[in-house]
Amino acid sequence: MRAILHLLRSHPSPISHFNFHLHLSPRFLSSSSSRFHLHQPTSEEALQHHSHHTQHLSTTSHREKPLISLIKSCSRSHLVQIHAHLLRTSLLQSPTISLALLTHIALSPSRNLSYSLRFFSQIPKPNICHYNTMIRAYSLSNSPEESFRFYREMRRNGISPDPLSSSFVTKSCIRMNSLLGGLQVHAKILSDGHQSDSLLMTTLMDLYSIRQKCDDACKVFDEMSHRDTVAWNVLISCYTRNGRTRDALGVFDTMQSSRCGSQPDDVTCLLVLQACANLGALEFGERVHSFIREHGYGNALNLCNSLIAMYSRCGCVGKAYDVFKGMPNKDVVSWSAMISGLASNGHGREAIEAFREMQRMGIVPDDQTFTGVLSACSHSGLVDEGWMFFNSMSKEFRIMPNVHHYGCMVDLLGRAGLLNQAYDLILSMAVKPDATMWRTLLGACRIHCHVTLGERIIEHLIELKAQEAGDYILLLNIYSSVDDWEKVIEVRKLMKEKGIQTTPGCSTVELKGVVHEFVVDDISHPRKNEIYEMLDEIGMQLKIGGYIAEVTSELHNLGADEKETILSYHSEKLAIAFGVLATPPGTTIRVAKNLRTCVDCHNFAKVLSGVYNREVIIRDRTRFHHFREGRCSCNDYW
DNA sequence: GTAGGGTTAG
Repeated sequence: MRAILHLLRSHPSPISHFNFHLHLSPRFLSSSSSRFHLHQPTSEEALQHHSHHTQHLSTTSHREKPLISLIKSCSRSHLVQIHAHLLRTSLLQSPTISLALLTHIALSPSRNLSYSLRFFSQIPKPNICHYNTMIRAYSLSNSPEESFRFYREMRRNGISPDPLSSSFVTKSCIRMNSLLGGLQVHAKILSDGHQSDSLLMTTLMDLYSIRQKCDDACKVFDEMSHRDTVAWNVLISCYTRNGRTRDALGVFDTMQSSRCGSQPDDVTCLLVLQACANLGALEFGERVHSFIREHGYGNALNLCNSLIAMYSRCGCVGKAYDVFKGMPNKDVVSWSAMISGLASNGHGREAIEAFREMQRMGIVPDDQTFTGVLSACSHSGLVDEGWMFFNSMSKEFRIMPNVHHYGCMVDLLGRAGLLNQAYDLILSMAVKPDATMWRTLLGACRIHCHVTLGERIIEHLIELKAQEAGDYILLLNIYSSVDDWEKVIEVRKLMKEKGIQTTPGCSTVELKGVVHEFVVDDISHPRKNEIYEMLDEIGMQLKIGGYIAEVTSELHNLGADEKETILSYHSEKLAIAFGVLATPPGTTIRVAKNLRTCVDCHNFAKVLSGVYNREVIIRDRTRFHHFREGRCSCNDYW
């Protein structure tokens, strides 16, 4: 590679020439870049070349190429040397060379923005590549808003942005969480006529998706002239993120149909598995699993990890374990997924055992592993173990507890009835407790009918301006459980005044890969008549089996009979009745509920599991309720 | 002509 040395010598600086060569020593060049083996020139040699070559500093591409290669491969400190050198020659006139240097300074792993800015200002006539490099560099930085400066400036200087310029500023908008900025960029994209660039439109979709403008994202998708797999994947991610989980599954089918030109890939599977996990759609998840095997993705670590999570969240911890067992290599994500899966399915002891096994295998736990371990303690009521892990995570593993860890502890202490300990723990936190934390404790107050603490927590939530319908519902539950109907009416009035909308409870049950959805008193299902008949029949059978309606679950101060009627059409019960109706005897009924399942539905499912000899699994917002042979497998309601 | 873009595990 003598040619490189020759090249460097051929563009010397009259002043810094010697210094330059001194720093680009052969040792550096052979160690930092094995491609170059230079010999160190003597000062005589250098001077000789200097005088010989200074007169022709032409920037023909065959002479630039090796220098560009050198720029790309050298370290930061040597870039500074090269920069100084270029400043003293006319080489900065060459857009190719200035771009190579700018790219290296602005986008390499050790990028330096203030240096990039300084260098950019020295480029005689920046072109679109220079501008795009700056826009991109800022879009990746901590001040993404700065990229707009260059986006505007290039226009002012008569350079029209290309689709990539817009793509980078769209990324900036995503990082800035700015929908308004995104709308402005979108308008520019249209006026620049770049709407046919599908990659750019995909970025824009993602922006709308993240800002919860699902319809706008879909509109962009619909208007795209060409949709590749990534575009479809972004659509799935958009649906999942914005609560249209069933539509996300629909996309997986559409992609496999002949009318769609794009086939699902590994990322599609990853996204669809998330959707299945959210919906508890086991059969669909199994279909995705088959697809993964058929397409040779079966050993992909990320897909296996997602499968573990999906099976766990569908209440099939056994299948999750099968995937886990079959993995040749397991990382911290695999172990954490398995630990959380065991924990949420009521196998607290096994989860803790898995945690110990993981450490024996030399896998270092991270913060999410501890979330799983602490939730194992919480779901199994292991208070002492919980404290032990909570204390050891910071002492032994140097992991500072985050809101999730505190949340698990509050849940653990709260469920165990140690409400004051839980309250004190929240107050002891270094960071201000968020609404979720208070909500967890409020849930515990509901379990233990603790009125005064419940009221205090509502005050905290009001202070955070974060009260949601669910919080008032919990408070109502607390009042109704102690028969304080005046307070119940008061809270209802308050909710009305504040215009608080309650989220409708919704239960889903999957049948042959199709997800059926029910709300309270639902009459939208095509088989509604059969379902209500079945529910009446079940009601009679369960009464014989010892089921008594738990009337405190209903909040209104009605007569007991009326309460019972309202209770009997809760969405969970409709979903379970449909399950009994539509599946062969003995089939497990799996229900996913978006809110908390009430005590009455819990008892209903428990008795049903015995009378009808059905395994019933209800997954609600906080946990699994697992029933078999008339018993609940984990600690009953709490 | 020059550099360069989108989705993504617990």
